[in-house]
Amino acid sequence: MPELPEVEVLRRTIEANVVGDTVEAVSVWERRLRERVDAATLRRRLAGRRVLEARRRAKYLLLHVEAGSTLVVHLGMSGRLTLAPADAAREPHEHAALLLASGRKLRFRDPRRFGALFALPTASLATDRHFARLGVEPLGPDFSGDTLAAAARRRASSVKAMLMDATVVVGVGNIYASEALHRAGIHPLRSVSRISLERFGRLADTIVAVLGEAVTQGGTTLNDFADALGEAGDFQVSLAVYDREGEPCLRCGAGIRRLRQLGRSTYYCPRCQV
DNA sequence: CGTAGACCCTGCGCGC
DNA sequence: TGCGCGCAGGGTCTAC
Repeated sequence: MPELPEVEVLRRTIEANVVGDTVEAVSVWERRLRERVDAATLRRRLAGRRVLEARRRAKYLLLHVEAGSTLVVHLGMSGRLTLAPADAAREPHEHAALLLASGRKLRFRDPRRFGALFALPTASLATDRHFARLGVEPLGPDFSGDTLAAAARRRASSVKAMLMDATVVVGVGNIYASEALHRAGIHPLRSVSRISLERFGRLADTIVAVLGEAVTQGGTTLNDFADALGEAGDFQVSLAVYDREGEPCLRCGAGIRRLRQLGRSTYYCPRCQV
């Protein structure tokens, strides 16, 4: 479900609605997520502590709490993190919840269980194995065409595969990779060794623009994405190619095509992407 | 080393 | 209507 924009939208609603509240208790009903949930560590690091800030790294949501601990949430493909009254009945696939002093709970639901939920010392975030090898934040100050060009020198893959490689640039998933390449007019199968520095510059600018617009529009809700208050996003109506196989390209009218890369669908316009 | 593919899991929409 | 198939926003591990 979530790529960078969706996690960022979630982060903002968590920041506005949860920061300042205190975690009273942690409930865990299903430990079998992408990694086994360690309920004892979650309780030890979170219970009784106030939430200080909500941050994001790549597609991970980070809730810093008092006394130097951080809750890490990853939504995988189908995860949701939403607020509800503390006494609300457990929903299907609600695997865990944080009980808050305000009388609400922050519930974690994830039907496919590709998500992750763990807590660790805030000071060890940078060296933790989940984060140590992550690449550049595309909406941060260090991202540019040079980032992509430098990575391209070390590899011989297609440009779409490189955009989705989190050791190069984080947060760009299957939807936004297709969208950015379409807007930049670059064919998804093009080898990164045959893209000029100028073209990488335009591609980087396009990635920043697409992700930024998606954040502004509340993210993309294809099926089930929602922010912490349950609000759906609006960017799906702005998608130019994703999930539009056979429909006309909004720029040139040619039929949008789909192909398979790395086991994922890629959507592109065969006429205006070269 | 870099890369492509398999795999984890549940639910949904489609064609028959 | 019911059933089987393919597909789904991610990340990690393995075999080359």
